[in-house]
Amino acid sequence: MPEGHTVHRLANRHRRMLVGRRLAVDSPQGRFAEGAALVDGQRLGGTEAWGKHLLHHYPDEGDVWLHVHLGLYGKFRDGTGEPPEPRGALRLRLVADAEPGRSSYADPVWVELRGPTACELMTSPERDALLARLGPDPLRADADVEQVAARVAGSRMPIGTLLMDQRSVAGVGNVYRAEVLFRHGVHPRTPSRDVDPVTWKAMWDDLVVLMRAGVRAGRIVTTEPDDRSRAGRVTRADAHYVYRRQGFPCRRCGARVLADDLAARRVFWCPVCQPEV
DNA sequence: TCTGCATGAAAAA
DNA sequence: TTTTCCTGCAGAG
Repeated sequence: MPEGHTVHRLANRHRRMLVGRRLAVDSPQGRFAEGAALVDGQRLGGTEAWGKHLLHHYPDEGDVWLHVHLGLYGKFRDGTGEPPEPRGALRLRLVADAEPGRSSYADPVWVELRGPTACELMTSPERDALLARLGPDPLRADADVEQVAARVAGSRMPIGTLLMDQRSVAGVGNVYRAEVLFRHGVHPRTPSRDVDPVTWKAMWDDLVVLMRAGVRAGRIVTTEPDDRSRAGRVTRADAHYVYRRQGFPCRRCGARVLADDLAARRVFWCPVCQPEV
């Protein structure tokens, strides 16, 4: 599920697997052939995530960044040992040779990318410009909390739209949006500036907690144990309060969960727990 | 096995 | 506002 937590998890994973190693880079599908040839054979210097954007840094020859945005369909796959034969539309493949001295991932490692919205090379100024367009990311320690709060306080945009607007908050997608609004009793159509600043602060802090948990678990779980139908492992059906639960009873009050389109995206809420103001 | 929908966002119209 | 990227899953049958 590519919301911000997925991308941060990938940045961490790629860091452990690949950083410091010289990579064979190619594009079996051909759509990234030119870019792949440019960084092929270079050492990967670092990885970074901001919101839903993933960056790989190749600092040695020309200071180049690989920028990946998964979009709706994009998917990474990786493994150790000999890389599998390319199958289907494989946009990007990274392969590092075995390194016997290494403490982790000493075997050959490979990473595959298919179906991304963006897979391109950037210069450092282009990378800076990209990040400058994005709002603070709850998953980044350097997130400017005041900047988002000011934006919320000054905007007439529905809070449900602002939460998904990557210029305002980076990394929140449709699931975290619906769930954080539910958890704080806020209707998605509430004008942002009408959201109590104290409530907004609590929502932001909650996003930090929920998304960090998402990075650790590799999935989005937003329900509290008391609100789940069964104890023990969290099933798919128990993981959310309102996201994709339209027509089902609210876990807190039993009212039917509603769904509607908001700025061309499906949004879900409980009409009782999240009254329209 | 088939069908429709989905975590996103940019470009086209 | 619609189309595109073109994958994976759940639900229907």
